[in-house]
Amino acid sequence: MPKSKYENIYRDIKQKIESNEFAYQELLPSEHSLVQLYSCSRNTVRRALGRLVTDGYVQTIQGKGVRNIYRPNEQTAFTLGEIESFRESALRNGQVPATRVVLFLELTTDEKLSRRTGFPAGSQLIYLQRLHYLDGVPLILNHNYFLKECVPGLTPEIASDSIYDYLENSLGMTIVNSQRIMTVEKVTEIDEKYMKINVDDYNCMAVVTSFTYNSDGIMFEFTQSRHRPDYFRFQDNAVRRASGHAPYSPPGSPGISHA
Amino acid sequence: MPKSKYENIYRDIKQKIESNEFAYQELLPSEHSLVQLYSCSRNTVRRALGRLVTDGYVQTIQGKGVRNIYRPNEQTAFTLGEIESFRESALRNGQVPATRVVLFLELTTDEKLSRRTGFPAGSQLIYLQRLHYLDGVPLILNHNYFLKECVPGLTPEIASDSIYDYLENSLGMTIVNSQRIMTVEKVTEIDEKYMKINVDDYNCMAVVTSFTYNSDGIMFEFTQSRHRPDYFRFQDNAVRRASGHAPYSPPGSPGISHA
DNA sequence: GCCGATTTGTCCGTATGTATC
DNA sequence: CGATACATACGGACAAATCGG
Repeated sequence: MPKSKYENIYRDIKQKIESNEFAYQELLPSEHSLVQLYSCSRNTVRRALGRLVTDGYVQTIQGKGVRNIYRPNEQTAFTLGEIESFRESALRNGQVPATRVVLFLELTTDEKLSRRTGFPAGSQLIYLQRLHYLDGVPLILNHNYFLKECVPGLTPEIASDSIYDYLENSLGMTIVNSQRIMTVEKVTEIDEKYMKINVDDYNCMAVVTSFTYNSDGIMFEFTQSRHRPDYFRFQDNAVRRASGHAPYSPPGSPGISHA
Repeated sequence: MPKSKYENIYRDIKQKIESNEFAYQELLPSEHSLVQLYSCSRNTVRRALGRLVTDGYVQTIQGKGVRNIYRPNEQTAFTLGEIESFRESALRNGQVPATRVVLFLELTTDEKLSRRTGFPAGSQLIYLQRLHYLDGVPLILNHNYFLKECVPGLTPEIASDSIYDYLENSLGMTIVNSQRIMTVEKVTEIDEKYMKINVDDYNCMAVVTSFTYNSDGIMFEFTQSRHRPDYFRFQDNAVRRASGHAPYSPPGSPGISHA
């Protein structure tokens, strides 16, 4: 599968940056040069560069050029750049991911659950609790609510493997986007039980709440992921839009930090 | 200042969506119609729509159209859509933001600080501690480290107002991007002292660590923002890229949640 | 199932504006 | 000032997905 042209260029430049083909702070070849290198139009090069900007790999400065600001992991305590999943992180570090389904049941949305999840009251759901391990240590407890009509044939066996692979590859669903909210909440008894949290140590969890949509525009999933705080990390790159009350949040976000 | 054409279109459509000119789940006018409506090229319309996609306002589905998936605040417990800063949130709710500078000093980067911040050892810094209030309640304690040569003339008075306004409007600096990492950490004595945290209630803080760059490619700021956990919220919209090992992290991120 | 109309996705070439040096 | 580089905008072409007849 040859992918699209701009995506190939994006990957190629990204790979070159990661393999230190350009020094930190160095300017990349100009767009004009890249057009010749890849035998494509300037638009196509610019799409690729745009992705690298949002990934935090490069900066573009009008009149100057495109600067490499990628730091490899060894040089900082943190993994900068694009969002990295625990799974990717696990594989990179040679760790072993695993999933255990601790609850699997059907239920009907009542008023209270409807307000919390956004599903209409009365809709049929599949409710799962799943525990995710890394190297045998339980790190994340997921509360997944799926719209039943969207996930026919879902079983605990599938859920212990990969639900998304099943939805995309077996059911042919197209997942489009996911709205996520990160908060910090008190440890619950369920957290304590499954993740063996010592409340004297940490009495909070990092919680990611997400609403996920498919290509029919249906919000088919509501999930609350409860992460052990000592292993939780979320990365982001914010690009400053050329002034104006843009959706930019100053560092230390949310933005009051510099207000 | 008339802004760019695509940005005006972006704002206009966004405003129409927010004012319920399109029903939830409804398809927007086709790109062709928008071209005629705004008297512009299709590229320009598509740039505006692209921003709305990353904001989580709409989905685009090839062969079908562009669907409105924006939910106004009243209908969900959460504020969905683009990242909203505490300041914006404060103003929207009629709250009063304020900042107090509790520490302002110069220091030289030693080896330990260099490893933590990424500043070269020996560089001169301005170190600030600033407390941010909302309606008189201290919510965020910021530890700001600025490269001294990049912020000449910075005073505690300026820092209690807005450092970014000073850098951009008085010093003419152009801020380009900021790499951020969110974690959860134990409450420190300083947190307890300034934010009056009751450790029996919460013994953790939400921490946002950020590295901010200007248009010279210089990382001029390192900041650690420590947020009261009960007020912390961070929002995000993740777009699924058409298969391939994309920088997409399934909901409940980091991505192991569905692995 | 096929076909054609509609709609979004990708790509191209060109022109002009603006910032840097 | 001129040369270079990125930013914006236009118009056109074809591919790919969706939907209705």
